[in-house]
Amino acid sequence: MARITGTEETGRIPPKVLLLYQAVNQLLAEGADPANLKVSTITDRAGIGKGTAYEYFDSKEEIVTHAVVYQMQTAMEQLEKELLARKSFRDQLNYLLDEVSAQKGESNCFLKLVHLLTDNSQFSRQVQEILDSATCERYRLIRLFRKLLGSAVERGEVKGNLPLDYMVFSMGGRVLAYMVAITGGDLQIEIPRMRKLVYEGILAEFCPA
Amino acid sequence: MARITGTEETGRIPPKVLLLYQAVNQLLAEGADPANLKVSTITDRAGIGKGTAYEYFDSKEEIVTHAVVYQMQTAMEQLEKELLARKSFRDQLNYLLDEVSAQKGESNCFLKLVHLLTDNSQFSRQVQEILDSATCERYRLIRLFRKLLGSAVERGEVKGNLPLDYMVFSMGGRVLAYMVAITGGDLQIEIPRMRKLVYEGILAEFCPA
Amino acid sequence: MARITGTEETGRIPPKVLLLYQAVNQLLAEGADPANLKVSTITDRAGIGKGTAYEYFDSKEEIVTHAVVYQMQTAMEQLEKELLARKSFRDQLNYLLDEVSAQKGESNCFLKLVHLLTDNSQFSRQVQEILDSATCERYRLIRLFRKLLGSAVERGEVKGNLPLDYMVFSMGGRVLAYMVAITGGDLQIEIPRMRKLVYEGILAEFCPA
Amino acid sequence: MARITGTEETGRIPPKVLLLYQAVNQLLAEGADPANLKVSTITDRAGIGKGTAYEYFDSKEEIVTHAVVYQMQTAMEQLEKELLARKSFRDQLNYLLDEVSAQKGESNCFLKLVHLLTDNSQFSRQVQEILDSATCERYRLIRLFRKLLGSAVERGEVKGNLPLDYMVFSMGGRVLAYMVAITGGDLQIEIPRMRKLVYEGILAEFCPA
DNA sequence: AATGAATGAGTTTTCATTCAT
DNA sequence: TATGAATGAAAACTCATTCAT
Repeated sequence: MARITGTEETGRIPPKVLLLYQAVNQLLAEGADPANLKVSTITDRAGIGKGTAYEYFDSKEEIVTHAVVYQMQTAMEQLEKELLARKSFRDQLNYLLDEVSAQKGESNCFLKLVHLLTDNSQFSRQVQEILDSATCERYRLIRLFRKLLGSAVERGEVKGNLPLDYMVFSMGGRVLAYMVAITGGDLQIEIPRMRKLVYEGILAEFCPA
Repeated sequence: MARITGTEETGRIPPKVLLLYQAVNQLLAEGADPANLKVSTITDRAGIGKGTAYEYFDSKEEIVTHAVVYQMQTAMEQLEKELLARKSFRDQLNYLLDEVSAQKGESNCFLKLVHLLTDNSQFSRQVQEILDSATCERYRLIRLFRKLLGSAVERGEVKGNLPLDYMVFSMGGRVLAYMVAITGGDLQIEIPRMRKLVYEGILAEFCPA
Repeated sequence: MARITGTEETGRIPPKVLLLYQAVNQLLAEGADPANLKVSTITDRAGIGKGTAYEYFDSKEEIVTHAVVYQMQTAMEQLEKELLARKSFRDQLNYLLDEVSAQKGESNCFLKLVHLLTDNSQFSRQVQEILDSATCERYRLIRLFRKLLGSAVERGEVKGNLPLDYMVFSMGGRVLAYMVAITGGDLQIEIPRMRKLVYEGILAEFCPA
Repeated sequence: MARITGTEETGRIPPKVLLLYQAVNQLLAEGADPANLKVSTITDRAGIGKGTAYEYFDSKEEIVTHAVVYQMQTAMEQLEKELLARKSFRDQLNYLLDEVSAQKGESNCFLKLVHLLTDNSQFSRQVQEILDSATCERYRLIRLFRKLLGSAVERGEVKGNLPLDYMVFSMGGRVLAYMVAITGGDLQIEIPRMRKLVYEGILAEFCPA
């Protein structure tokens, strides 16, 4: 039975594999360490036999990395869809900040991507390898931001005096900081105020009066 | 013999323990996964006997988490010393951006901290626990930024109209974005220009003319 | 459906079973270890479904042992037919030596039999058990040699002063040594010369002038 | 702790490894299939921990193949010593036939070697590989026979008209046939008579009056 | 009758930890 | 105090066998 490569379309994943992916991502969301997950824990959670996992994957590592990739692909697809559905840059930015507050950490593709891009551990490198060979590659989020900001410039919503790539990372960094602030932080101002300041800070930088 | 708690002063660490810490951090910098490190790998690299590690620590986990904490403490101390030695906010910001470019990822306490604060894996939670019981706790970097920005406001270098905590995270987020940009890349503008824009962006936000 | 017992006439074997036998013997000839053959490897090679094998056999062991028995039966039948078709002892001996050179090791029933008779491993014992319950039993080759040498004595081609059984094993041993010599080698004389010496050595012992 | 290569001198083998070798060879002598031996069976028999086996070997296969090699080396050393201690060819031949009757099959290096040289299974090929990289290589027995017969020719005990290699294999083949006869055989003459005929047959061929 | 995805019992293998030296 | 050989509990992985289709 066809071995899993990670390049499968999201809709074409065998049901048992989907169960495995969901099990892994549940367990990770519950705070498990990717490298300490046991195959039996995963298959028990997935409700399938241990051997079945090995019908689709060659090793435990493969199961976990592919599950993480799947999660990121799915989250990115969702995020992309939602953002592109919004027509103004302000709406898009609002949606982004709302999402970030809603997800708070786990199963947040934005966060996962930052982890990935700033981590040189074996695990992260393996995830990146799979991402690079799939539709949803490593830089998909960066390209999405580029696209959003590019369109905003075209529409005149955002001034074009700053380089696109600078804006991509400036916006990304501020959103990430907001996420860290409300997630892990020892924050001394209220979250709604923080949110407002982040929103306005980005607009002020990109759309000066 | 004295078990290691992680609250030892940096100067009072037994030599074999220091060797263990260095070995772990070397291996992590080389891309090893914290959860997959073997005790024998660590002690081999440290050049000491496997049994010796257990004279100071109760388990492998302890060795690795304490080594990571040590590394973060050391890096924080260094960073703190250097930043406080600089008298103007602009100098401090310049130093920070230089450091970030120099270290590019591994053994970068800034990066490690972001990981930590945005990761709910077991390993990260254990590191945080030790941090919380030691001098250099989890929020030391945040407090350092607060201190720097607070002083800058007092000196009149930075305008006081933005809340301190917003500035802390805005600056942190932008610096992090710069780090991600130059590390994990796909960047379409040159790094020096990016650096200049980040530097000016922060100043423009905090010290408007 | 009719379970396979190993006592079927060679012509009455179901086609899928024949495919299994051929697959096993191919794989063994290619150097596979009988105890390490996987059912899936066998059925893949045979081009049939894995479940199908269990329509005819109760276990993997059965498949392999019966396949080996089948191979030996077939080879023995062929050898017997050819040898009995030759009317003089010299012709028979020549045929034997030619066969031995032609087959060189694998799928050589002579060699397999020696293995079997000198091996007390579980696998060999199981093959012997089936052989003993079938037409072509364990000692068929020995009895064939006895028959050939007996007739040769009757015809006066071979002197009767040596006991039949001694001649059977002397001839068998020399032929086997020739096979080992040309197969596993390190031989310092040329094969045709070796062949000539073996041939003449046997004749000289059995038919002294 | 030094990994085992199979090239160790017989006297320099670590005690736990020796226990493993003895356990394997006992089990094989009792009729176990090399490929079906379990690590736990071996270590239980050896009276050591399962993990200990993996301190010296990388896999189960390695344990078994090295044990077989060790057994062959030891047996060959013993055989070589005994044969070379005998001064006349007749004494040597007598010793050889006595040994063969005494050992009857298992732990008989002569038999094992024939198996090896006539078997192209993976297992045998692996044993040969190790043999080839050690002192006691694959052809050691053949070279010993060459040496014995060469000296006998020099001493005038054996006529020099037959090529040495032919004599080596003729003698080997006859001894093997004797072994098969008394081991596996359906023999119709008494063993002592068979022995006498084999002995005289060899002498008659090599030392004609 | 034929199939092959699913299974889990049974193995192999790993490696943190101990403890005699 | 330092060591590293020995250990076995725990984990990964295999693959013969079943059974729904």
